[in-house]
Amino acid sequence: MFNYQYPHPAVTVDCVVFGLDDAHSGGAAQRANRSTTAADGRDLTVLLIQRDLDPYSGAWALPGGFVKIDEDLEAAALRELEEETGVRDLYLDQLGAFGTPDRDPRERVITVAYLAIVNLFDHPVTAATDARNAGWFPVDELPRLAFDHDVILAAALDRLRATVRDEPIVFEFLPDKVTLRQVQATTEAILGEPLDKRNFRKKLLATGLIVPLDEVEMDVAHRAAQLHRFDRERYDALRAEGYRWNA
Amino acid sequence: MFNYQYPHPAVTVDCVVFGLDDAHSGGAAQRANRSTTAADGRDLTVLLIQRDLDPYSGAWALPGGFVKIDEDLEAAALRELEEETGVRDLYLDQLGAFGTPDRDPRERVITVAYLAIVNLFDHPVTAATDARNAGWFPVDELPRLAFDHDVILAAALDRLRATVRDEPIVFEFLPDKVTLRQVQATTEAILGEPLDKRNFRKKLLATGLIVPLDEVEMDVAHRAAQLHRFDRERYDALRAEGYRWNA
DNA sequence: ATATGATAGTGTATAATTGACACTATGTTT
DNA sequence: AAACATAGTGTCAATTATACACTATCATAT
Repeated sequence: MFNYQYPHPAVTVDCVVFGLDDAHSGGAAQRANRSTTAADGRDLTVLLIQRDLDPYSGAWALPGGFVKIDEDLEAAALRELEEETGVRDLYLDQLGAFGTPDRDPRERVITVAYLAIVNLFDHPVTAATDARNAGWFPVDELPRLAFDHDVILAAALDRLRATVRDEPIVFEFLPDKVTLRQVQATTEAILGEPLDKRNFRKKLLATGLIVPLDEVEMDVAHRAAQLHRFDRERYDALRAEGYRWNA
Repeated sequence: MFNYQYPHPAVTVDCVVFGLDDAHSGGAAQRANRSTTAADGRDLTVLLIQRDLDPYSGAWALPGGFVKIDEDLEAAALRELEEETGVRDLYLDQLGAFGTPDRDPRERVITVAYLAIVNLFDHPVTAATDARNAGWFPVDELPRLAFDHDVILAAALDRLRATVRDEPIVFEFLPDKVTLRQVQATTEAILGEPLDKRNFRKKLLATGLIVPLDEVEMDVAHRAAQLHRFDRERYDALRAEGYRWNA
């Protein structure tokens, strides 16, 4: 038992984990018929977990949990993510605190939400998540969510769309070696709108931050595309001097 | 006494209140020699309160306090601001949660920070604040701050500078009737850099959102400038259709 | 071998936006 | 009447954004 002179709210972290997933894959997640996006056959998806406890037992929810009393907020988000999904290396950015008094029927709970991005090419999360009744849902085919998680998710999507325009955040979704088509398709999947191929490539290459490699993609049933690498070191250096990405 | 099965952190709100203040004015705030900015004789300032209790007794801190157990976060921020400074109508935007485990030596305290802007032309806060040992400090002449408030303040300043470029947030600092000079000077004070007069005016007027009135400014020792009004209704309408401010 | 399908890769012309730059006008104060 | 302080105004060059369509290459199917 822990006592306080004044009532204290509980504090949790919740993560909106975005990924680029193909047609299906989420463990128990039953999926509606796919409305193919322009996104290279991959959708912008969110990782959800099916609750097995009340309240909202059976409903889908954002992965998250209570912050330990001596734990940093970001550390709590990373821990919960690893516990619930096995995900490790990922992009993590704080979205904000959500604290409407009645958002949890049990007690006052203030949650700090994080926006996370996982690279599903290098780290297939599916295996780890299948165990725990988790699933990837395309952002335009979401199930009903527990608590106020729909509001948090909407805020995360807004933030992701805003961020993709002024930070090279697309690469968080992709492997180290990428084709320009993948970059474009991913950007389109995030924004939900098509982009002009020639203009997109021109602008991307003009930054000098995406460098061609001596390699082409493999195992494709068509002409193989050149592979490129995003020069993060150089970007970080430029950024420190005031350079701003703009896509 | 309030008991919980698991330990709960305390939750507070803290406000970074920005204003546009002239040379001096803060109650007990002793000010260094002014390095005049380009900002029309007014500086971008932050409202701070001198603590009278430990920890950090005597140090300057952001206004803020504990969130009541059934109180919305934003409501708590507004309440604390009114209690401590008498400020009412203001712009308020959540900055994020700050929760490093040892940021408060007493117990685990997670704070939700807000960025606020007060219009010191219409609501002179000075009177109310003088009573409580508060003061306005120019952002480049800050005293040492309690807790991690320096970090929060730096984040707020970053956010303010980013926001001023893509939302018409300058007008939150200003009276309803403004001169173009005031708008420019305020923008410069926020960004901390000078802007080209003709280009600034051209761009501002080109939006069609700042409309000239049949009035000129008064009591100035030089040619009086035309007064203008920011058309917020029209902006909100355009914004809903995808329009983006850009300064 | 040949045809088909799928994506790679490339350039130009026009419009819109940004940025640099300096003088005259009007009112107040001395 | 002179000095001052700020208002108010336009052009040109450079950059950036946009619209737009065809040939090249590779794998696969016939």
